[in-house]
Amino acid sequence: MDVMTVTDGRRARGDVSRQAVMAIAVDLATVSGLDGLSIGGLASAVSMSKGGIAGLFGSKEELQLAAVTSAAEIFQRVVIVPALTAPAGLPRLHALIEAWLDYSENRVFSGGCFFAAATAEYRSRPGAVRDAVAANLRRWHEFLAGAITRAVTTGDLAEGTDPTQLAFEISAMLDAANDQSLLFDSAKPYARARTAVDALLARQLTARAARPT
Amino acid sequence: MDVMTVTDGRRARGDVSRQAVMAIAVDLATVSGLDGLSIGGLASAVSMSKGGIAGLFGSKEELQLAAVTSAAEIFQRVVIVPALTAPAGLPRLHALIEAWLDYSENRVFSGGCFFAAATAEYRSRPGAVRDAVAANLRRWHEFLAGAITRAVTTGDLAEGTDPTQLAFEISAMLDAANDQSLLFDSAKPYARARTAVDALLARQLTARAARPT
DNA sequence: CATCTATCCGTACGATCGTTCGTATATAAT
DNA sequence: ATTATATACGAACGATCGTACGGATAGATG
Repeated sequence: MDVMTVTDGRRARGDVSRQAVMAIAVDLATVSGLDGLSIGGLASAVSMSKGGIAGLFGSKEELQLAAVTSAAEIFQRVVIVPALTAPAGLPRLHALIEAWLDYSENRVFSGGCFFAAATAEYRSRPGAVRDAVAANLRRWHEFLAGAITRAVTTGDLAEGTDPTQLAFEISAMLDAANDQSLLFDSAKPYARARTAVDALLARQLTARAARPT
Repeated sequence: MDVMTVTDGRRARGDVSRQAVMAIAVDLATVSGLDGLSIGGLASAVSMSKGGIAGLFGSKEELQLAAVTSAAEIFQRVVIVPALTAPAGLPRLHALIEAWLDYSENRVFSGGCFFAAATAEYRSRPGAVRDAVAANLRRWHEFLAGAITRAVTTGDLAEGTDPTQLAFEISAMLDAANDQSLLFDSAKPYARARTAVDALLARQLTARAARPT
């Protein structure tokens, strides 16, 4: 079933190509921007013809949207999935934050977090790309807030905790670390973000949760 | 003295033109980016010829650098100077934060904070523009940390306060508010940032400073 | 007066942009 | 075997990019 693409050699070949192109395109986009990402430049970067790439994606906007989707998949694989191995509650919240910081610091993308770059580029411009970026960002914020809510129900964080507010504050620290580490070419912002997040969480800790690690 | 431009009608005319162009260019750059800012587009936006603008600034990079300088002047006038009317210490720190949030929320630039946009665009690309943006950002962070240090010496904030760390945390909240309010077209992030900053400062408040508003 | 300089305009250049088209090739479907 | 579909290529298109040049005008300088 799936999409019935079980055995179509043509589409299979195309999917391999699209994936290969995307691996380069997504990384390039974090440096030169999704708009600065040109079909011609991308073509020479992957040793293909301009027309080949144009036909593979249809239009530049579809290429950009494909890049957003591809980045979301990578984010899911590198940040979300690994963090889910930690037990629900504070440990998982911690794992999520640490996975994000590693994702940024290890330069999974040359230009740091893909969505931080894409957000800054499209937040003031209407269009399908902006909508796609915003939807992914919102999903991330909601996931983070969900992890916080879970940490409250497990009794790790205090009852009065506002998940949305705390999620805002944590992601603010993560984004700031990403921003400044790139701009100043320094690892210190990550240390500052970790310090800040620890303080934020310490403020909401239950007596029970304050004991272990 | 100054630059000896006291009475040169030619340069005076040029300065007026440059200033008029910059008023549009800086705002445009916060939306389309400093790189997306084209000489041709800027020319038609200010009803001038392409060659006129090119000659007025020399090259595109010099135009971008002029935009950074112009934005820094506006930032100084809109954020720094007004905040300096407040008495040194916690009141001035509060005024500084509030001035920044107003500067962002009132859309002094259509695309929000100029330096937030420019930072995201150039943080991964070497060059003179990146250096200029980084220098201004660093100056802002140091100024903010200086205001915090002052609030410690006045006895408003606790002795143990780390000015650099607190400045990192505060500016993270400001940037996050700017980012999200633009992306989600909402004023809520500003409220969240104010709540977050209040909590950050409350953590460092002296008993003496906790009394007055 | 003449000479130099600083705006501005109009035009043109080469490069690159996104897109379209014709063609070749391989696979699927009938 | 015939027809249809999906990659890929190469070439060409109109548009726009940054830059350069010549000329016109206004002001500064000798």
